[in-house]
Amino acid sequence: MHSTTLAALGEPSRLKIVDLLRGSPFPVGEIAERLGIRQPQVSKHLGVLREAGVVDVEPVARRRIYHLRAEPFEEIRDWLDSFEELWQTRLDSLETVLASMENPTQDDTR
Amino acid sequence: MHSTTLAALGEPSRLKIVDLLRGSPFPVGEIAERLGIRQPQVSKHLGVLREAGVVDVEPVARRRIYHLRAEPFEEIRDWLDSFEELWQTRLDSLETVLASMENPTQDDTR
DNA sequence: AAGACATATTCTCGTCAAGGAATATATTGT
DNA sequence: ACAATATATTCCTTGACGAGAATATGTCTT
Repeated sequence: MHSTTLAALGEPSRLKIVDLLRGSPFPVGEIAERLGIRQPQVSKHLGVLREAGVVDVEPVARRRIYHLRAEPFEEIRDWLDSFEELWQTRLDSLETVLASMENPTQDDTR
Repeated sequence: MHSTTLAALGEPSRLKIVDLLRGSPFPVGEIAERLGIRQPQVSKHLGVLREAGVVDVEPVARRRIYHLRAEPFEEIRDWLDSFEELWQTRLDSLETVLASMENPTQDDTR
């Protein structure tokens, strides 16, 4: 899991853009209009998102339709999946770890 | 979905910390040691992660054991879930949208 | 209580990123 | 080709962030 993807999503305006594109692809102007962000900033944010592989462009007439790409989200999902196995283990492992945490010469009768 | 969580994870060192804690809780010093990051920076990063609700602390003796919290990850997962339904629809919806995208007076015989 | 150990905090500096405004660069439709 | 429209880019300023170094704040242990 690279931090680049998460960093791209970790900016309020960009997250809004992604949430908008979640519903349907949109051209730059309409994204700007719907979110109340000026067009240049939208272009910049889309640039970041594109470099991070989060979105892709499809030119249609004189506009550029931006849409989400599935890969980065699948990657995040896979990453999260590698956690899931551990949550149950974690619940008691925490106490286990707390107890066994390098208290070699110590006896717990405190 | 708030960008705060993603922003917290969108930093290389912090992501490494999270990946380490994925395996097991650890005290600050050991995190620093294992990742080769100086203790003060680790403390700072842990502070950010804690404020974002990604980790929590458990004082044990004179150290502070940091461990992951499940909630933020579940939140991300839920967010991703709201996408999944759309991926299949998206595949053809893209073309659909591209075609029907405000080309009212246009006929596609180009 | 003192000393040792673990962690947090402060300060400074350099860098990077974001917003605003203006402008450049297409690309289209007539 | 021209005017219009859509998007990208540049320049600037400002604020936030991260690393480094030094130091402060705890908190056991004896």
